[in-house]
Amino acid sequence: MQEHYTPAAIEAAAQQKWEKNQVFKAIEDTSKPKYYCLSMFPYPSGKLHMGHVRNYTIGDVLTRYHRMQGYNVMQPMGWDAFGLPAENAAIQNKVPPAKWTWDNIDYMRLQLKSLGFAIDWSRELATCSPDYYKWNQWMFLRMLEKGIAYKKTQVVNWDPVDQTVLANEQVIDGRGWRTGALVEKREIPGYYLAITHYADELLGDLEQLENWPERVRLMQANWIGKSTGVRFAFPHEIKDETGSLIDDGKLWVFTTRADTIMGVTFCAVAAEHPLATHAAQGNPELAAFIEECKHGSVMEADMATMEKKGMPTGLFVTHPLTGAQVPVWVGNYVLMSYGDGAVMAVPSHDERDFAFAKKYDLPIVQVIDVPGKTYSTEAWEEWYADKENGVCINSGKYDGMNYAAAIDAIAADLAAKGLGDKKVQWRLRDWGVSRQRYWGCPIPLIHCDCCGTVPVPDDQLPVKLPEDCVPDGSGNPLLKRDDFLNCTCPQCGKPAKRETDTMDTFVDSSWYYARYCSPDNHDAMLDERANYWMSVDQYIGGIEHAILHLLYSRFWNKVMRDLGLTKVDEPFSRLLTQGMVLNDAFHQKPPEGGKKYYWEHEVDVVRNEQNRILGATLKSDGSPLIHELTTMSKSKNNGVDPQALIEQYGADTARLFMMFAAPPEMTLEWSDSAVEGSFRFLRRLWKLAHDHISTGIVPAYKEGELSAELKALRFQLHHLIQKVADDYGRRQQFNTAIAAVMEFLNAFAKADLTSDAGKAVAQEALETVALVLSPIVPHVADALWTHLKPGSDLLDQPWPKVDPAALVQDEIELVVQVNGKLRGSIKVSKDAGKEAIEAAALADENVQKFVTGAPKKIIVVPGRLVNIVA
RNA sequence: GCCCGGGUGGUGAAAUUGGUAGACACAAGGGACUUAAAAUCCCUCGGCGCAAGCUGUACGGGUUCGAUUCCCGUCCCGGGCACCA
Repeated sequence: MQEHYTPAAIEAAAQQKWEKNQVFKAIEDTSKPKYYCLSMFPYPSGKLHMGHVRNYTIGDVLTRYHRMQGYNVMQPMGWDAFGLPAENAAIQNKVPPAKWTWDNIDYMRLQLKSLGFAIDWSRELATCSPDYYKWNQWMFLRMLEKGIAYKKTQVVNWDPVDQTVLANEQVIDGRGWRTGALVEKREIPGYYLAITHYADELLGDLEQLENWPERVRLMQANWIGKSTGVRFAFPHEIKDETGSLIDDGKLWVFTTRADTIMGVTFCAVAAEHPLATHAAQGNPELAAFIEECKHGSVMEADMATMEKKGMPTGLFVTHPLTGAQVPVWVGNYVLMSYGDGAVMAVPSHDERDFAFAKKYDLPIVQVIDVPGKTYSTEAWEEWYADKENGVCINSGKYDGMNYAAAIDAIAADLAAKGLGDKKVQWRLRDWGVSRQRYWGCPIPLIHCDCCGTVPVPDDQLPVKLPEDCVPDGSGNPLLKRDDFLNCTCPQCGKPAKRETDTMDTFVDSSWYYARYCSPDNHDAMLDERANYWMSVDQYIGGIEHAILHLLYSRFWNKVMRDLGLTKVDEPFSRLLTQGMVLNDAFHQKPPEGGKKYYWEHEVDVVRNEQNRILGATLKSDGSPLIHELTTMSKSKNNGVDPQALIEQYGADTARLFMMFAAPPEMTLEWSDSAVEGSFRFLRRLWKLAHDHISTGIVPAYKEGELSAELKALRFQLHHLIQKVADDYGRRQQFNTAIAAVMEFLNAFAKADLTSDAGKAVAQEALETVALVLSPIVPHVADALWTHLKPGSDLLDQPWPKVDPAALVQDEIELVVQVNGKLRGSIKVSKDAGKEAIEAAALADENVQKFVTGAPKKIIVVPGRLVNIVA
């Protein structure tokens, strides 16, 4: 064994051995419990960043730990390979997205391999491969047959200069990222998946996901947003130009506050609502306002923060209970895609309606009273929206009723008139999957002049995406590809055109976890092997996926289940949501639109005493920059590539450092200032092992008399095994496991281990440390093991066993408080009774200084402390 | 704006079920070894105080024998908001 720790050589040797022996290849084996550990697959953006290292190290620690615990483990890897960045790269470098993507995959695969993850690479998949996306298409057709996939109009961001649809990310301050042109909303046809059919189940099954973080379940439940309310209509006599009643003479709205119905003073409809369209005819001012509403962002965040504006239509509808005439306004904050595209407005008890009424001088009528509070129309007060304590006033026959009673009575009255009823409404909307983009999975449809839209027959799948296109930012290049576009209609055989829309990339990632089980099956999407491996026992990924990706995957899995493709109701049994790895990012907004990001080395930064960034300027010309602290990503030029770290210190140090920096779920601001310490720890471990081994290895301690010092060391060692197992398995918190090993090694280094018994304990300790640390630093652990136990392989070893005899303790230490303040500590026999403990505590010299007279009360917390209330 | 997290020394953090605040590290300072440097080892290290002790977990309140932990309010930072992935 060499004296010095040389990570490069050690890591190369271990990785070659693992590769040669195919040790991480997963084979179905019913004799063992299985453990399917999956980390979210990366987008192949070019290089790994520290967020990836964190994610995949967590997965690897859990995989290796469970392998040692006797599980048949599988940890696969693949590539979320379709998406916008490849098109952006194509625009910039004129390289086809396919080539760019495959090159990135090759490089990032090498990087992942250099980190030594226990991955079964034989299962690797890439979503841009026709072998994979064929099954996206196949599933889409099945969903079409079942009515889950359907067509309707969708609202998109339209760049009028580039004549192209923009992603939300490409709209900056309401302008196109390349052209700087004001973005318009445009309605175009698209395909949707009816995730709302599963809303009830998606919500209900959250309850069975008890090994998911509570925050994720909460976010999903809020997103699905089940609310019970009343859907009712304001009747009217408004007719269109053909003389027929618009919407059969009913303006439908939904409300969760039907108890405030007597306070309605106006209604607001979306700009696209038929009543708005009708009113705009012959009212140029209103037409202009509606046109203005149709511009601007489609994003919810923008909708919620923009200035609420409205304009009266001059139309009136009838209040269904009072018969009063209620004016109809167009509101820019009312969305046609939510519910019925119209809302009742009760300015007295809804904050947004209140602000709107004040702005446009509309009447405000109080209809809810909370005893002891005084209502005023001057300023909004939180309690105006109180559901708990209010009762109806100014509401005729409903006066005095509370929230629930009023809603029951009002819903019943509306139902009796045929004008409404209670209704459950969901916030969740169906999933629009059409993208007017090239680098994605083609939607397998054909448009025929005779037969209409015709599905591509199964035996003609996959519809392959041509891989040599180079997008230029002005629309989908497929539209110019006659070889792709032209086809024959499967029904009538006449010339027809292919659909050029591709699928949302969330489709790709909604089922990859299942495909890893049968990646080589060309005849079926999934097979029996999926029934062996599914569900995923442990899923690990960034908290940014808490809602969309995880919800879509849950939905897709349920559809697969209903098609008989899988048996599980939920795809991911246990979920660990990794905190984001943040880094500073600097950008400017150039006049031509968009955002331009700069690398930190291109920037001069001004910091305050707390090291917080106050401002930044560009080195080249001194112009000011906008600073953000945000997740590492290629597009923001703030990703830190682990390569330099690996080259300087080795993969084990990179892995150890990432795990030691913070617990997995916590957001982490990137800093490499403590990397050196992680490296030093491994070097120290190596040196301690070397010193022991150079005096000759011996059998590990089993039994026999030990000195008090060795006994104490063994107590700590076996406590460590328990502690680390608990941290890996139950708590999934690795920084504290590492700290415990460091603590043990500090004690180990101080102990006198020169006796025969000492050498045996040292052997036991070093073997144990190599084992418990191996999930985090597998290469150095493997090498140490080889020297400690020549001829055996660490990967064949089970998790070390705790020796109960080592954990026996006769005396325990208790802390003594007086009035909650620490005043001393006492040592008592481990089975001392309450009286004995109280007496010992009161006998303590320092404690006596603070206790004058008889104590009022003594609290004894077994095994922990005594608190004397004086 | 809405939903979900987070805020503890100079820094990353620990305190697992309401029970010793700051484990384990990084940085810094001091010392040993060395011709010197690197490496290594030892000591100090929240604030105030000579000490006893007092005080301290973003801020303001509350519950409790006891609160970093639970409750209410405020501020700041991050994630998500349906076409970034």
